[in-house]
Amino acid sequence: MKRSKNRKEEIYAVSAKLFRKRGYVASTMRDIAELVGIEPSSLYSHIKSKEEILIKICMTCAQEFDDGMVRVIQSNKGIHQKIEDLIDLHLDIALNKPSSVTVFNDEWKHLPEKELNEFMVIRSEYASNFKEILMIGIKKGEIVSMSESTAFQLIINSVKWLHFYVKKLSEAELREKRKEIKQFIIRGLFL
Amino acid sequence: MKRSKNRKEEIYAVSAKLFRKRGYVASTMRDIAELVGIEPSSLYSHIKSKEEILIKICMTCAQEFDDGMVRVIQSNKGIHQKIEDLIDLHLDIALNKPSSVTVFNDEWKHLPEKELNEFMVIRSEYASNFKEILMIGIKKGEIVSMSESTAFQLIINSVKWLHFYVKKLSEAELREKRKEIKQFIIRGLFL
DNA sequence: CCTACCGATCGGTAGG
DNA sequence: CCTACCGATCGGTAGG
Repeated sequence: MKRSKNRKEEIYAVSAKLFRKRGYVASTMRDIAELVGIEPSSLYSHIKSKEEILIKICMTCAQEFDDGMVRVIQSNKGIHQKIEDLIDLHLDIALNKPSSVTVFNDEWKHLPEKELNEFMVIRSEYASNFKEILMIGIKKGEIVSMSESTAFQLIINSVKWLHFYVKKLSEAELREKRKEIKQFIIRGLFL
Repeated sequence: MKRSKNRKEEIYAVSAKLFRKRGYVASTMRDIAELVGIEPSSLYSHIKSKEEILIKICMTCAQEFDDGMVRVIQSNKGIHQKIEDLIDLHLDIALNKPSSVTVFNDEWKHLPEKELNEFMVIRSEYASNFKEILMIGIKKGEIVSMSESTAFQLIINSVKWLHFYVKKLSEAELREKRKEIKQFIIRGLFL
């Protein structure tokens, strides 16, 4: 049972890396099996289907973003600090699970219909919450006057690339880049 | 001959849209044929292979970026204006060919080995040219002190999402968002 | 541009 | 977790 659970986790981890590198569709169960070190059919003792792996990766990531958003909303901090916390949330998740985040960002469109619909609902609710915070900042005059939809896209895309450098850079270099990203967003957004 | 050339262009256009929507690997020759309105095997009267379509889309896009970069480098403008021109270059290409740009951004990893190597060389040369301009601005003190590699990523990722809104927004709304993106980058980057 | 077709590979199952 | 296997689908070809 414990052995089996470890195997399952191993399959998810190996798959996330493979999906990141080759994409979900081009990654085969045979590839995954080889990386895990078992026969392809043996994968099905631990998981139900290839789709289940993608679902698990995407939904786990979505949950982490959602949990972080709840924490930010429930905090009694000001708009500026809330935005900084959200930037840190994205950066933390991306640097802790670079492969999962890439799959979450780029492969979610291959989710089966039911889970795809759920995923898109979660995403759009997350975006609404984020934009709500931005809108307050804009109305208050703390943030540059612009569409909150644009501000949202600018923030999330400014943090959407650092995870590709996890393997290439040292801890110190990553910390430095984090700082530069945050300063760039704050400078561009706040008055 | 002219009919055939139009067909070829039609195949490329239809494929770019399909690749954008479903991804390259999940798009089949049968899907493309159906969208064009011919039998799958008939595609091969106009193109050599599925890979050829991807190569054409990616390399055409790469060429457009490269041409734009040459124009900017050869201009006698200051650093600030060169950066603005490069932002406009990215935005122009993205808004004129939203499907191709998405394929160029997300599907290039599926290029066959030879073209993949060529593509990565072109990309890294483009990045070097871009970072060279940024470095001069940083040294001169016109740009906030930061790694030029970070500055490069921040700029290209700030403009990497507008093309997803081409179908949803009006011309006027797109122009407004362009302005907001440019102001955000300039504010975040320049002193 | 079509009809007819093929070898390769895919995700997954049966049975142990 | 393995051996053996299968139906479906893929990119592509032959020949007209």
